[in-house]
Amino acid sequence: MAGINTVFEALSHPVRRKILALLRQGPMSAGALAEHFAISRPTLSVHFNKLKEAELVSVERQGTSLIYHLNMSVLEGALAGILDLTEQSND
Amino acid sequence: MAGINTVFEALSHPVRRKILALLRQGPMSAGALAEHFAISRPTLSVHFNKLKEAELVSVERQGTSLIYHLNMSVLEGALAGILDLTEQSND
DNA sequence: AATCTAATTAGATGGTTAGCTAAATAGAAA
DNA sequence: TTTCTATTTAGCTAACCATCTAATTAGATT
Repeated sequence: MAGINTVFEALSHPVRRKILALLRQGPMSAGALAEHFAISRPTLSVHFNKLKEAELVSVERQGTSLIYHLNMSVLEGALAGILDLTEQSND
Repeated sequence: MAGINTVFEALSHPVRRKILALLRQGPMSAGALAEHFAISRPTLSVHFNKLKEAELVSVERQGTSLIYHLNMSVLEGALAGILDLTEQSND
């Protein structure tokens, strides 16, 4: 399991948050995602990797394409992490 | 206003998230906060600064002490930012 | 005004990140 | 099996981040 640190670290870059926002509407290939960015594919690929390490996305091969999927449950974990900071607790 | 990038960047470091968690229970001086960490005060001070830049905290002087306050509304903004990534939208 | 306390800013260093181009891999198609 | 397409990995560089110690600032106390 990936650890909250890795997840927040992954969320800290705007390109990576945009990738997640795009994947929210459904799985997409690396190439299809790349069309939404002005940066090189290798650079984007490194961002994919950080999202994978954080388990915010998963990958599935389809022929020559790699299809990325959003992993909602880990994103919800991050949500809970912030929620923890806003809620008063008694311990 | 601080921008969502600055906020997520500020949230990406575990020390800074712990600072916020401590402030959740009420305002605290820099020194009181420092007792909860094993890192040097100057380093901690840099972390305070990033939280201030993100407007996640505000500061008020009380004699020689600087008292840090959690700014809940900005934290809620971050919450909304992640929520945006989880919710299906039609636009 | 000299000194003490609380905290910051300055300056230096080691490690990490984001970006690039070029090279390599994996699968599909000719 | 050669070639094409999609994507990644490798290798590099410039910029940035976290940390430290030393010096400075701000206010309180004597």
